Amino acid sequence: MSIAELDMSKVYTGQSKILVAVDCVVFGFDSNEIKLLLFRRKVEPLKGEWSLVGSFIKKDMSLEESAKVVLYESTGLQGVFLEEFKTYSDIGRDPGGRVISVAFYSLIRLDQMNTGSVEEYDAHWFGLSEIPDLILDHNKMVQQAIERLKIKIRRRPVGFNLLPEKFTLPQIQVLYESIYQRKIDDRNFRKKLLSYDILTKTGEKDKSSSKKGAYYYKFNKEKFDEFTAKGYDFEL
Amino acid sequence: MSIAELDMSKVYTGQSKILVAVDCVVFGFDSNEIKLLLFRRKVEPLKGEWSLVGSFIKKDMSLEESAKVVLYESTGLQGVFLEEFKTYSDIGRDPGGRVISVAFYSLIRLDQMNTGSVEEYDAHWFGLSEIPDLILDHNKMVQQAIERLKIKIRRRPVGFNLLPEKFTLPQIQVLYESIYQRKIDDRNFRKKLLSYDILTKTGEKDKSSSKKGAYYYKFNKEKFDEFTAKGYDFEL
DNA sequence: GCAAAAGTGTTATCGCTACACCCATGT
DNA sequence: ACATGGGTGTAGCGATAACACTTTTGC
Repeated sequence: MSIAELDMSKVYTGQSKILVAVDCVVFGFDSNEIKLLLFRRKVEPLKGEWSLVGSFIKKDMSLEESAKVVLYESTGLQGVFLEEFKTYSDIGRDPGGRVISVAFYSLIRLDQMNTGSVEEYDAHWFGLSEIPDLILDHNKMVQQAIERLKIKIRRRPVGFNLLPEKFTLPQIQVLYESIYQRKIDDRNFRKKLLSYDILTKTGEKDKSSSKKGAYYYKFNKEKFDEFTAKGYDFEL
Repeated sequence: MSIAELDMSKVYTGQSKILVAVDCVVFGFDSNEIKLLLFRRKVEPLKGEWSLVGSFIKKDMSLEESAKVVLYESTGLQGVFLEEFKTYSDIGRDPGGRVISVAFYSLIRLDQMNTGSVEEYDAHWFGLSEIPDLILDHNKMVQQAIERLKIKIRRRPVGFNLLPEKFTLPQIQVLYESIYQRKIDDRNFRKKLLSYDILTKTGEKDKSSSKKGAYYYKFNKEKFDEFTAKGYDFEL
């Protein structure tokens, strides 16, 4: 039987349909520390508890598109880094019913956000060591997102999604230290990072955190793509 | 309002429910080559076309449990390596209706399977270079599973799930060569692999592929766990 | 002039790569 | 005795890790 001959409205009848949601672990970096955006849940059950941002999937959107909508509605940002990392589907994970959730993590630039306004919407940025109890299995999602980010940032240049367009070497080092939760030798870090030749030095200096000032650099995507095209692996 | 006061049967009404499926990319290794298990689809639409194994998710099971059932029903095996790698949720990816699929990959020991019987169920093992056109987005799933496997096997000891309990060093080298699709220097490979001290040499030899015979080894999970506990990274 | 952060080089060690021959055995 | 695959060692090179002092400038 060909596809044309089938009545498509009937082929999968009898299968049970399920509620599907997306949840986003949103990371930001405030020049000192990597942080996580959490919200007070607005719907029952568990209204008022701390939670990741999420929503049920839209009927006419893919999971990734739904996640982008969630991000836009909660941060006002578009075109940000977003990657799926795991589904959560245990029976009974949600007391409100059988819901499968697909979890994403996102990396955003805090300098693009009107950070004050976040607080008005019952949201708050938390350092990784001060994350409160979250609803459902959201604490597990957060832990697994952090693990994923550590692995990812070591070999792929996703860290630049957390930094402003222009950043200093001390800034990016603090970012890595904050994610790895350990000190890194500054001479070795700079040497290795610069050796990949994927940063462009600008003439400007950032004097906001020292008298001497640190040069601003930009991430050079073209150079990075060349670099990976040769089959090399980034590693920091 | 507390959870106890809510009528749980109503809290998420109004949200649209969706069909959710699992698909499994099943890898096996036949001492020469890594292979993929494919089936001729048994249901409309696209009945008779080559396809991954899969099914709709069971009402009372998590995705992973559903995938285990799929694997058991198609291979007769239980307790095998199984890992989720990506969801596929494009609108219109399935002409039969709106279906989200969560894709898993699995690694199995061909010596555990009654390999002949597979053919009787309209199934076949394909080498990676001879994969036919598959239904829906299954070719994409396969490609992404292969990429994932390459990355995974380099740093985690998942390859042992593809080998018999006792295996020779030439065997495991062929496995890696088959996944990486390139030759590896035997002296360096053995040196590095043995340096991790995660293999136990048995007294026995496999004489099936040479006059001299190659010693059988076993994977030592305890040693490997010690090794990773110290924070070291496996790399092959 | 001093405090505070930015920036810079060298050395020792380790791991990787490349490479070629002997060994054991079945025929 | 020979063909076949199994098994071994080394030297050169490049990458990493450990380590301390000088520079700039606002105060």
